[in-house]
Amino acid sequence: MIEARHLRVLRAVARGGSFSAAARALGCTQPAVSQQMKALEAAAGTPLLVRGPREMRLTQAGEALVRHADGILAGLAAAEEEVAAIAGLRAGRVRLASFPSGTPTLVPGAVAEMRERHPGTEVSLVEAEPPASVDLLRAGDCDITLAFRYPDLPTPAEESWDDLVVRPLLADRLVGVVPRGHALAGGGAPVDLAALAGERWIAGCPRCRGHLVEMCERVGFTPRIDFATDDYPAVTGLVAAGLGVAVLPRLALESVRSRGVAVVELRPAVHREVVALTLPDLAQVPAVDMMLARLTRAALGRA
Amino acid sequence: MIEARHLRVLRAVARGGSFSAAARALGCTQPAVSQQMKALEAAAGTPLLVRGPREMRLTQAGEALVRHADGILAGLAAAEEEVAAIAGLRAGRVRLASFPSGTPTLVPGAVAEMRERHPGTEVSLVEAEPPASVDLLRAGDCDITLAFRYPDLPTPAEESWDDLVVRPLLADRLVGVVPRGHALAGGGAPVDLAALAGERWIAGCPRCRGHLVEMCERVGFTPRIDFATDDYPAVTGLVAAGLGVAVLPRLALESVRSRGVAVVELRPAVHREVVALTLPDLAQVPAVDMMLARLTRAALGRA
DNA sequence: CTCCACCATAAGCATTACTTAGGCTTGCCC
DNA sequence: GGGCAAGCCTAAGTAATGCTTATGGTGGAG
Repeated sequence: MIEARHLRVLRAVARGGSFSAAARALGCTQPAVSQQMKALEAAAGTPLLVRGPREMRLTQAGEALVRHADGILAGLAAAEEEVAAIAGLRAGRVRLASFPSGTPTLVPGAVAEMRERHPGTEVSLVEAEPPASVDLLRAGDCDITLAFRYPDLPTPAEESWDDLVVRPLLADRLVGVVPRGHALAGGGAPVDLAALAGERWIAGCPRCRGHLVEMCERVGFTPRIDFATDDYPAVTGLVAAGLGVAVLPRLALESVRSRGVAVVELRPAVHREVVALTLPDLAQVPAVDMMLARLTRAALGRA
Repeated sequence: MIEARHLRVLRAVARGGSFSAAARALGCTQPAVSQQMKALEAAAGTPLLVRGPREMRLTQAGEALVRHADGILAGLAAAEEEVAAIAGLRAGRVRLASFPSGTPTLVPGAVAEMRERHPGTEVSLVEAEPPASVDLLRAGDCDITLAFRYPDLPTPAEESWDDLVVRPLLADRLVGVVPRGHALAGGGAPVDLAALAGERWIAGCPRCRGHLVEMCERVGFTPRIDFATDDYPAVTGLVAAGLGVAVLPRLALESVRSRGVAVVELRPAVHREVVALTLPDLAQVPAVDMMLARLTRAALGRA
């Protein structure tokens, strides 16, 4: 089997005209070159060089091999360069999956920073809610998934993240959203969740809805849910119209401006944990690692 | 440094989808593949594979490397094939240099046999007299030189063949050429060279002329040379016209038909040694070696 | 829940590759 | 003409590399 090393040596000999010159060019000793050439000629089954007293000439087979060597080594160099570019963050692609309220808040800053510091890299984004977005990750369709979970809720077995790298980003406090002018809106003091037992409710995504119900039941009531939508502007709009109250994560409210609502702290204080997920192997990929760092930094800014 | 072996392994893994499958395809064990990939990833500086529980996926860097690998390995295979063709006599070129009387006698049969047995090979021919033709060989401008020397003449130092491979082909007897009807022509018995002391002489090439003079002086006379030409038909023509006698090698007479001359054996019997010369390294080249064998065989047919 | 297929690691072994040291040839220069 | 320098080869020792067997851990399928 001919190896790239052999071709490098042969080419150096052909260029330099002597084993010694080749050895100098390759940064090794002359016997090393001599032995490599011997091995290569053995592999070739025919002499590749004619040792003249004054110079070293190629045989026909040697010429053929040198002719191919240039192309082969050029291809190898190109391959190495491409990989080195990815390893050195001069290139590389990161495919991000994010849940809706993370997309306008955490992602833009992180991506901008990434693009600024490593202009060769590319970041693509797809929106998906946690259970599905984690599947994207496992299926190899994305590299980083932004997801969240409620730490006070038991995790179903099929949603375990044990096999993933979990990078915590921030604890996203849940707050109450009530119509402006609501009785509990004014104080600035935390509002007991139980105090909202009699209200009508606007719930969020299925997960959030489940969590809301659980949370309420812990303090002794079952919320009466009139609407459920994962469209946050819709939620605040409904609340502003006086159709009910809601519990939303702070992150969701950051990018949703609604004039007709008031935001109140809740008691007991609960939060959802926002994390970045990736596969263990992908965490070693420089662009992915760097993107995780940028996301962490972006989250820090809003902790 | 990325080696071809690494790419072979990586490609096998990409094709097979698992280390085990790759190992089977490559004819080695699974840990061997595992270790090679580890080394390759270390060289690359970034993961190349994502170990999923069910299948093995490539990272972006891995894809890049596999993409290049096909071209690189194809080039390598082409190079190996070309060299193997030369080594296996399915291709290859032999550049022959021959002296004039060897060209029409030894060369055609040998070349024909070569072409028949190894159709892919090519033989080219250039005509040159011994001192110059050996220089061609040393300068790398031919691969085999047909040459001759007079074993009873001391060899000048600058014409030594000590650094060459000398393959004896045949001993080419020298014979006398006299006009038909000459007094010494009839008998069929060997003619003493001394008996030709009084004749006028037609000499051959400079070397042959020198040898003739030396030979004659050894038996006690200096030949009176009227003409000297390396054109054998001219020599026999001059002899046939009764302008003198000549001494020619048998080989030269084989391809020169002249009706007006008689050929007589000489005493003392002398000959020139016809040899094939090549460089030690070139003798290892299959096509050259085979051509030498064919030349030897062709010479045997006329020994 | 047990078996099977797969991967990782460790340890041992064989091969390979490189080094230093020394000897030979050749061409060159005093 | 006799060193001298440059270049190649071989030998021997050493370091690195690659492959093997053996073993343990893990996820998926019957």
